[in-house]
Amino acid sequence: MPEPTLALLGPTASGKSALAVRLAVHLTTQGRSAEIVNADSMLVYRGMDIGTAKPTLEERGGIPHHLIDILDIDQTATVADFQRLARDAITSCHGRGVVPIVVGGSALYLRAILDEFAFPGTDPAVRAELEAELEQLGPLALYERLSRLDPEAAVEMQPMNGRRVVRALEVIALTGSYRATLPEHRYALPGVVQVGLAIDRAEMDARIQRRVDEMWAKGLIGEVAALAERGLRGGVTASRALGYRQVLAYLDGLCTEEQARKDTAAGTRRFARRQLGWWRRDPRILWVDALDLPSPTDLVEECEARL
RNA sequence: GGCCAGGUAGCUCAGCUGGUAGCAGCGUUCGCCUGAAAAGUGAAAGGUCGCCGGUUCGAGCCCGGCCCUGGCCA
Repeated sequence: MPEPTLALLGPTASGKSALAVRLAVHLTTQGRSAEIVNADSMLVYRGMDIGTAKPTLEERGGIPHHLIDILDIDQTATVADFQRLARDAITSCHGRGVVPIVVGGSALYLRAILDEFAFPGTDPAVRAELEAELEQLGPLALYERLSRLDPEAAVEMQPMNGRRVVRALEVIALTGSYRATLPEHRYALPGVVQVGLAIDRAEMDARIQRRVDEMWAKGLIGEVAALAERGLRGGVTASRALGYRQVLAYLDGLCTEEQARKDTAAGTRRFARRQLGWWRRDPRILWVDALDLPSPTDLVEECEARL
């Protein structure tokens, strides 16, 4: 019997965090302790609380949560680092006889953690050089170079997607070639069960709107203003988080507060739809209705049946 | 009641001297995605051009009437 690893996913505001805690508490009362491993790219940042809907200590219900608040806003999280940290946390749980519940909405992160997913290295100098070129020459010029160096990889990519083209050129500089497609859906470790929270679109949109309104009510503007003082604008990743980017634009006088609010809601809706795209083609996910959740007992039973 | 502006894609609008409606923005749908991923990108579907009639070979664009919206004046 392999050590079980439970993963909980679903679009923003579908109720992942709360369900994760309920499951963990349920397992604990059964004498099988569980801990939560965050797989959300933005919860890692200290100080980003309101806009990320970070679960409060109270909401965490005494369950240990890993990989929350591990970076400052001016640091850059990367998938590769996250993969290592999350796998370490999972291994640690297994070693202590604890069930890890991986929960998060960052689809690439989840795949990197759970699936066979190897990242070629990186080289800050090469990267910086390429990014400077992207800035000066534009994506098409770099794409042209990519076409010469690795025609096969190039045809798989979109010429205007500067970010990907840069990374491809970086990897080619380091290893000589680049594979431009995602790997198969194959778990890297045994005993994984993914549970997805499915939610009606209209309800999802309504919840997103409610969540954005709540963020404003709780003082998102103030949180962003304070973080801006501490260098949020310099945080490559943090400054682009939904809500934060829009409020920064407002604070910089680029739009009205109302516009920032609308943009945040719209951006979040778009994000949620993109999340669904990732999971739609993963046939391994066990979907449950977010509006009619099974009891923890039933859910755990269903998951065990899949092991 | 009079004058003015306007009624074109789900929304906001563009439309050259009348000649098959716009690679428009947003939204929607679908796809891609390997060290920034709450990021980055590609594609598609949407229109009886307010209604009726007229002029014309041909009208979103011209003429007449009507309906609706906003503003100004009484």
